[in-house]
Amino acid sequence: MCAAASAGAGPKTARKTAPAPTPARRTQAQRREEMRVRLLDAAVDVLRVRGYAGLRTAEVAAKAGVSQGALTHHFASKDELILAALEHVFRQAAERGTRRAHRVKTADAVLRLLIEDSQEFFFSDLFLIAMELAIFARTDTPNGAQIRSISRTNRVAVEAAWIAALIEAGVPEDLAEDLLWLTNSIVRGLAVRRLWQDEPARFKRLVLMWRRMVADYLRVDGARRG
Amino acid sequence: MCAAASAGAGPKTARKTAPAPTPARRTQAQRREEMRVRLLDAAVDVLRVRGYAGLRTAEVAAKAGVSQGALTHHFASKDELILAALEHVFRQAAERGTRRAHRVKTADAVLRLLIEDSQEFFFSDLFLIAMELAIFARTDTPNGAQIRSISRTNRVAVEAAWIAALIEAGVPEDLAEDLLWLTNSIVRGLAVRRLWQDEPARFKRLVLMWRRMVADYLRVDGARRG
DNA sequence: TAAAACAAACTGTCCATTCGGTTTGTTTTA
DNA sequence: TAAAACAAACCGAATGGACAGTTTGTTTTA
Repeated sequence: MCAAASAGAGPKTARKTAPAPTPARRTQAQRREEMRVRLLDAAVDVLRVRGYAGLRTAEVAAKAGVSQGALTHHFASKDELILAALEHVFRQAAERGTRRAHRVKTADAVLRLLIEDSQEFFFSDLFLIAMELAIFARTDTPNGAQIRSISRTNRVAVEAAWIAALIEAGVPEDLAEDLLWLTNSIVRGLAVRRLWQDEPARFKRLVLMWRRMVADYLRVDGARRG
Repeated sequence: MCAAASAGAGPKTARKTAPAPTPARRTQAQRREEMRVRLLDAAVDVLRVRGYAGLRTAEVAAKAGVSQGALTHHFASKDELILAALEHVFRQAAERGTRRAHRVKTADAVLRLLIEDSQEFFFSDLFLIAMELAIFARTDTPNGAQIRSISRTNRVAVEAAWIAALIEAGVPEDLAEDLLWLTNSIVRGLAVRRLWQDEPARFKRLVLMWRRMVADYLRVDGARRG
């Protein structure tokens, strides 16, 4: 899954005839990697339910089913853990997002699917976590830049994929990027509003209205361009 | 300035002949109120630069130029202080917002001014503070409801004023609310994006694009309705 | 002179990090 | 190939710093 850590790992020890007596035996590299993933998943989970402010390293360790010592062995500080956890989930999300953008084939579907993808991301817990961290990062000069960079880089990759999809679907190049930004902004704006007022029915209606507006706009714009 | 606290305040003590020997002499109610405002302003200031996570009651007291004892005398707990500070700034902002909405006279100006007001709010530090608190409130069950309620109530009042202004400007009633929500969502969404990427030029262009889209939409809609 | 406003030292709690020790896996050597 | 030596993973109790809230004492005002 994560390439970096398994670099100088398995020097092919397949000279034993018996296929490993105890199935629980793992190499150090395996142990290390599995533990890291367990801890990162646990950290993300705690971020989800407690938020960044409420994250306790002890709870992360407990949720992962290990001691606090194990946690600090792998992540020297709380900051390090959180940065790694952020990278962990954002990479997964970005991969899913770009894959989805590339899969779009018909011009008709692209706008609908873009909006769907946008909704899935901005209405997810991941976006809430990213926002909480970004807002915190605003005042935290040492780690702030890294925190922002992780979410930005991964998200920008997804956006690039969608812009390409829009262009391929026939949207004029100079419009594609702006339309993507506006669409994302609307959905992001609605998702944020949810913090104070959650009205799914209204949100659905507004998103539909936006789709109609874009369709109209593209038609008119197309006519203007001939 | 702040109505609530000055309730049973000044019972007209103007029976002395001499016009007060020391000009620094204030009644207890005055002292109390002035101190409260000083502390609240200081708290808001600290929220601005340090964020909620970084707010230390000691720093608030220092910034207000008083001791920690004075602070706790007026606000028994940190939570109480922050709730009061939030109420304090949001009330001011809401009053300014509604005043502005009521001042609009021409149909042409309403959309432009609405967008301007929206930008001023969502691009302000106040919105950042509100967001940080709202996100925190998500996981803080005791105070969460109050925190959300303060910002929601005040903001909804401003929105109501703008909806009225839109209707008065000739926008169909069933459209006014949706347009307000979409407009606010776009601006809110752009403002949030700023946490990762601040591109004023692009933001300006997109807002303009949105204005054109709305104008088109209203024209088409008007034509449909006859 | 009583009560409220203000000051400043103090205390208890919470929590990230440290540290001595144990277990598990890997390499070397006889 | 077995056992010795080493290294990394893992454990959990202890530590120490930061900070909200309290307590006790002083000044101002009615």
